[in-house]
Amino acid sequence: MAAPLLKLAAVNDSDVDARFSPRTIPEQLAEELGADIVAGRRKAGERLIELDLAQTFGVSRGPVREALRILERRRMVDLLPRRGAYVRPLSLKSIADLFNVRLALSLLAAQTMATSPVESYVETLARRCTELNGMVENGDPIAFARVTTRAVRTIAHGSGNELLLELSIDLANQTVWATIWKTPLDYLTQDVRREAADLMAETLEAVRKRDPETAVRSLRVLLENDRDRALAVLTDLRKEAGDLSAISSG
Amino acid sequence: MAAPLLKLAAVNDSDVDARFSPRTIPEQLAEELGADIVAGRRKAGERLIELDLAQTFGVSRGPVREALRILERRRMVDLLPRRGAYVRPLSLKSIADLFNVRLALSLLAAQTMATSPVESYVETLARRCTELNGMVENGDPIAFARVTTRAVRTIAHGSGNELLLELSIDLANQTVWATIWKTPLDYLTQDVRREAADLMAETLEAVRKRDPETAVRSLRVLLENDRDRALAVLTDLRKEAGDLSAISSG
DNA sequence: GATTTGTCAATTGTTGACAATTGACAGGAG
DNA sequence: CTCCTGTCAATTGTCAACAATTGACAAATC
Repeated sequence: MAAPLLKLAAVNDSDVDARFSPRTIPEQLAEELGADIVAGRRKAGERLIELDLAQTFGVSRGPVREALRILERRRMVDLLPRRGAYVRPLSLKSIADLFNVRLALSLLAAQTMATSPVESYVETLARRCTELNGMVENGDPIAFARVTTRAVRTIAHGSGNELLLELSIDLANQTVWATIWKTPLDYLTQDVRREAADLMAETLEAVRKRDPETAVRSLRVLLENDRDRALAVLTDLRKEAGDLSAISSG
Repeated sequence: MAAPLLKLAAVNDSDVDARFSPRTIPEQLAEELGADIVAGRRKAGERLIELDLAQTFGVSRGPVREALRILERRRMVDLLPRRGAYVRPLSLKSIADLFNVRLALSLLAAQTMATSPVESYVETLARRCTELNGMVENGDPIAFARVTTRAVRTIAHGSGNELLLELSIDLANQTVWATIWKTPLDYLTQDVRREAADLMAETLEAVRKRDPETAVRSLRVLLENDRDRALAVLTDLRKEAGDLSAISSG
């Protein structure tokens, strides 16, 4: 785990956090440490000692401290005053909880957007739908999942609710940290993609017609299906390998 | 604004954050500064300079820094890297957004709780309902609002969704910071209290009968009414006084 | 006159040292 | 043997000094 000083972590994947690249040192540290955690190089429940981390990353304890706060905010570490930082154990249940909260927020977004749609976001969503349709036949699952995530984020944007958007992005990132990274997406078969693309199109149509009920209903089916399938995969994975990165039994 | 060092801010109101009393210095600072902000002693958009704050509170910049992160997390300040901290302007719209997000989360909680209720939380909720009923006739609005908040929090507990609970508490605190503090609750007339108590009882009944649909429907009416009434009051207030603490026009 | 460049004070970012607290362990009392 | 108590190393909390960046203002250039 000997880390080269200031790796500048070129995590430019716009699905992770496109608001700004992680240019401050604490954010880079949080990025690194977070990656270590999801990759399983830091085990669930493990204590993180500030001085060790500082030496490992070649900085002093100040930035490390701030990085730990960032990771606390992202729910990846528990921070107990005077008693240290610990890698937060991620149970299957807490991942399910995460999906459910995101679902509720996304539905609120859809409802709001369909109540008073803003043209530019509707257009963007339409583009995403087109992309999705194009990926039904020949797209790879990863790209499809990415675009789906983007479409949902577009809806969050379209709600015009800043808080909702902020929370959605945070929670989507947490989901990435928690699951998608290195999780097989084989369940996104062509049939499943077809269904998802259709449901997203349905949502779009409902938004255009200012029909919040339908928009919510369509998106709900889409997201509930995705949630259930993703959780099923994770459950299976956990059954196979007792230790799966940071995912504990709980 | 000459603050006595370490005022130990005995904010023991369990509605604010009962998880643990603010015993670390950064949290006390965040408490103080937050109070200053909602009271209008720090104006919206005002820049907060670390050294000034440190001297004002009689500590060094380290704890001030952490306090600012805490307030950033609570959405009370904007933190721009290398460019300082600013009191976040709270527009009426952002307060409305806050209400809507809380509403969505509370409904998810109700749905989940009604799907698989846990006896102890159902009992607690029943107690809250009894309290509310007792306050219809002679209770004061503030106490009534407090108990309502607690009932909703009980539902969040009852969902068994840790993330949901955490977010709910955070956002409820933000609502307190943003609005309730010093906001007249005259709109909680006896009629309104009667209706609210009834709706809460209806929600409780639905939970007992494992009827998520009804639970969600009842709670939705209750919370939407409350939201609309609170926002109306805030709108009026802003009309009267151009500057109302930290609430800007936006 | 408008735009660019250089300088400077103010402020944030970072560091290393010091203080305070914690949890564990050893020793002694019941 | 169990429980309590005092000591101690490990670790977190805090501080004050130093380094780096920013934004503003002035001077120079076109």
